[in-house]
Amino acid sequence: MRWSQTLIPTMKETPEGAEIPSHVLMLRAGLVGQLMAGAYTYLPLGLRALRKAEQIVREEMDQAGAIELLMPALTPINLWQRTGRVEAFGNVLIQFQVRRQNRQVHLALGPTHEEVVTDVVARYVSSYRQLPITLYQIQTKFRNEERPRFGVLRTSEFLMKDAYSFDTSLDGLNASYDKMYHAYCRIFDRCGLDYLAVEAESGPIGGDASHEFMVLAENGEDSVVHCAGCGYAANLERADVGRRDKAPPPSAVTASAPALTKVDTPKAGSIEAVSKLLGCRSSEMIKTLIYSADDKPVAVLIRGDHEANEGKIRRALGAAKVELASPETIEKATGAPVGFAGPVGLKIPVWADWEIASIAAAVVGANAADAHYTGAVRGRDYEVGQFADLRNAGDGDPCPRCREPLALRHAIEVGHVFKLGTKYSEALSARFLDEKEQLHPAIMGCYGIGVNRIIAALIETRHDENGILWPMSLAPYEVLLAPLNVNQQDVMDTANRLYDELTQAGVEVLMDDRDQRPGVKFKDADLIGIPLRVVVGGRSLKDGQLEIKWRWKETAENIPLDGAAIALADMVQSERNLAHATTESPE
RNA sequence: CGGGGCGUGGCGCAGCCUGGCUAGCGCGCUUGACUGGGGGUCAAGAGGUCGCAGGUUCAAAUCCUGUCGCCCCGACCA
Repeated sequence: MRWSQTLIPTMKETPEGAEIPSHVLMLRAGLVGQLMAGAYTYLPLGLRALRKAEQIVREEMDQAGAIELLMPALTPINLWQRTGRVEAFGNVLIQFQVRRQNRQVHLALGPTHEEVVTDVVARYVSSYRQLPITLYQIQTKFRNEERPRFGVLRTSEFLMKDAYSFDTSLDGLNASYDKMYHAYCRIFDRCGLDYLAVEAESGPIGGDASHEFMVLAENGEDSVVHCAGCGYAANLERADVGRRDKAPPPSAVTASAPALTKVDTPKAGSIEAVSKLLGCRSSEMIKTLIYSADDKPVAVLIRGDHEANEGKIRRALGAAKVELASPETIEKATGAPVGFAGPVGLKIPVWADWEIASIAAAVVGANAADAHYTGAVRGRDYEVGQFADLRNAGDGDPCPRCREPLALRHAIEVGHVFKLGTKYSEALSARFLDEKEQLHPAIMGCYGIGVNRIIAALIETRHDENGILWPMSLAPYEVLLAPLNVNQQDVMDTANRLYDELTQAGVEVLMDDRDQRPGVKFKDADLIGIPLRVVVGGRSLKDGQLEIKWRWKETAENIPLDGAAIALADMVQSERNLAHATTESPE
């Protein structure tokens, strides 16, 4: 492609509103343009990168035995009603009504396709002989994000690869899951992403096992903990920080324990306010959170500097639904307004995080407005019904496997695999007949990749002050051919010849044939980040030389003009192979 | 949904507090000349409902009210 004939609107300045590197660079390099919050046009250069990512995903899915189909984005609302997900998605589901002749038709744009694919299987699969099967598609998904942000990382419309496996047994599901897991490793390897497969919450979608594929990046929305010692990695919400010995800790009463003292803490209802007022550390305080677990109030004690984890609390209590209690419930349970709850004298069940056990004397709410206790000692002033791991992991917490300190990192979620079970196959009657003529719901797994996020995460992690550093596998073009002076006949003859020869050799070439000063071309070349830059300039041309430079190298080198096309094609080819080589030994 | 910020030629910004003549600057764009290896020089140009609506005023980009849009933080997020 010749630059002058396509549309690559590079920008010298950072557009207002773009902050994170991927967003800034995608706009400046002319990869995308914004239409509105959360919706972007993929301009020619950006589209090429996106298509490459898509193709890698497709190849590895096919390689793993998954079968591609394409389902409609437009779906009937009743499909979502049957699985209860109209409520589960709430405002995220984009739904609307259209008139068709004399009736209203209620539709929704698919935010994901468990329902639709299960319906497909329900219609066409009826025998164990047709299973297992994994179906996938690469398609635009629609979610009404409350707050789209970070450029292309969180948008209300995005390209997703979603795959769904259908098995006849749990062993089968596990095998399908493993195949997808390893395909994901190959995909992200080929894309040149540094990723971590972390243990994750499976979320409201249900199921019992789940991994997220995370790319560590400062601007990532997600938090993961990572152990440098043993490689353990987990979603912050999932990471286990419980004690290994589950015996109840001994009482904290000692002879030297201070007396329980009630102090006035007017208007100080938060940990921060109280610690400031009383001059104590937040780790010496206990947060008493009143939860409503299946509509029954429960007190949960968490160390002041820790964060409660609702998923863990729900599991520990064995409750179906857990949410922070309403102010009325809290007042009824504690006799005090929100912010002054404490375990002393509480009549409702009291659960505590393990870390509470090692606080000798704590500052706690007094269950009275504007008052706290200091010197609250467990076993003397209050009792804990049961201990459990109820909090989020934090920076420096011991690794659950090797006890080395965990590091808290931000990350971008690029993929998610999870085991679904039979939730959808039961709701939508995707059943098969086994060899004994018994009817069973298919056992499902589902596997998603945010294709746009592959691009954004790559740029987020591979750029320098001048622009993007594409790996060969995702680069919109493999070679940037830059004749420095388009008005010089010998330069243009050489460039045109090289362009034809390289293109013929199957190399993807972008030729910067604009009548621009060399400086402009070099700056734009760095900005759009094509891996191999080939400069045709009067200076080296005189010596029968071409200047070539890899985007990620400091310096350029010269190669002889004779046979240059073949040499360049070879270089490109070996760089392509390099990207493939890593796929041979997935993590 | 809570908190904060910003809307002025295609892009980035100044002007607004303290209302006043023809709304400026840089980049980009057009034409011409020179130039030609890291965002060039000179000259001449085109391009603006100052987000929108209402109000105050002799007079509004500037003050007031409302509204729309965009960005950031938080909550939410299969």
